[in-house]
Amino acid sequence: MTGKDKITEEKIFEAATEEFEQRGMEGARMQDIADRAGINKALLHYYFRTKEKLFSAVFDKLAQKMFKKFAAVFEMDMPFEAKIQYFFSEHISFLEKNQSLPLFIIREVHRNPVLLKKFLDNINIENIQAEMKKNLPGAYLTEYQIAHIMISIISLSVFPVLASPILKGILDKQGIDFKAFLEERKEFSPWFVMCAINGMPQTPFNDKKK
Amino acid sequence: MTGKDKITEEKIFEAATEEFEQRGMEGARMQDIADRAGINKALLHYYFRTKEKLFSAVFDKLAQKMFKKFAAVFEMDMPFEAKIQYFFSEHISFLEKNQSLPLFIIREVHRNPVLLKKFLDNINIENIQAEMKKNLPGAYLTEYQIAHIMISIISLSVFPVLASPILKGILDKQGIDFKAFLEERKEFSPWFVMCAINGMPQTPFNDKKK
DNA sequence: TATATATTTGACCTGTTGGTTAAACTTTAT
DNA sequence: ATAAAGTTTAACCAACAGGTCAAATATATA
Repeated sequence: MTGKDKITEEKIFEAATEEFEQRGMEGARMQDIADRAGINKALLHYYFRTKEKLFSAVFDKLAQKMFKKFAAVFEMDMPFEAKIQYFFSEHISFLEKNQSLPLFIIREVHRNPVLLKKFLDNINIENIQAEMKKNLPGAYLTEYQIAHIMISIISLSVFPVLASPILKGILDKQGIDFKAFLEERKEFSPWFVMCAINGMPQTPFNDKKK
Repeated sequence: MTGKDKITEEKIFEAATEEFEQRGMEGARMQDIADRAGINKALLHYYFRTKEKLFSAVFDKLAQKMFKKFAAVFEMDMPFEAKIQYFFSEHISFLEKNQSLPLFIIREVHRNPVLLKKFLDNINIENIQAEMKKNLPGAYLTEYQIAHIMISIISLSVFPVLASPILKGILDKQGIDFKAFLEERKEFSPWFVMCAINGMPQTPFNDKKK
């Protein structure tokens, strides 16, 4: 029966996603995935022949989930500042709900660089970059500078979640709640970025390499 | 003989450091560590009884290595802007030479949160924070804002290396060399931060939570 | 109902990995 | 020289993890 089939396969896929996302390919256990899905290990292998194949399916889905967020926001029709604000607000909310996703992606690509190619095609940088260039207020910017700004934006948004196991500990020492901190970050980050960019026409950063 | 003893132990420790740093606790293989050190697996267990113990020793050393860099720079006697410049220059150089160190720390703390406590004592935040507050030009800043600024600085410096497996791929598409990019980053980041901070007296970021 | 097909399971197999052990070999001290 | 201590090795062990298989169960179809 195809109906029951679908349900089982979905249960497995969900369970595998949780397990892999949290423990990574090397930490994940097929038995644990079976347990989470409430089934037997042999059945797991019946649906996804090998751990590698199951992982691959999960990785594809999660990689797409991660990078879909980036492009979507930047292709919207808004003034630049609003776009930046919207990006941080959306993206940090997204990361709040997927706290181990960034670490998962980076860890797995580090382990097996072949995975990189899988989604490098999916992400259209030229597009985002062009959009960015068009929208940026003020000065003329080199490709390098745009790259730096974009990576800075992503750094500011992703890093706190990536390093959350450590950050939580540090913030705790200062009596700051991590969740509240992330909430504030949605306002702080765009402001930080806009201030920096507005200071740009003075071009204190010289692009020597180009 | 204590001399030979030391040499073997050091060889093992070095080999283990490389292996663990690159592959993590779960990915590392005792046999591979023995191979790297040019010895036999039994000898490995003779010096460090278990994988856990060996890992623990390596983790301690690497965690210290990572966090020593932070404090050192910020305790120097310099004008604030110079300090920021010096920090990025020093820190990015350091990360260039230890590209898998940040991922190692984060990955392992994520896997086993108990490791966090190990070095959370070693890192004196109050001190750095006080130093920061004293040095910051212009406006009055809340604890929250200082925390945000500090974490932003760290994000800008660490993230590009943390995500380097992915960044390399993206930059490659644009014909940008990663090494050159990091070199530029030493100038870009402090400029970015200073621009942002100088825009602060306008306080467009309101600290609601406090 | 009976038969073919798809689904699920318990038991088993095999390779890998961390870890042990007893014996051999070095080095040091008497 | 030789006994004691430290060092190194080859061979082995047990646990675990991924993966298989034949039998059992459920489901659909004639």
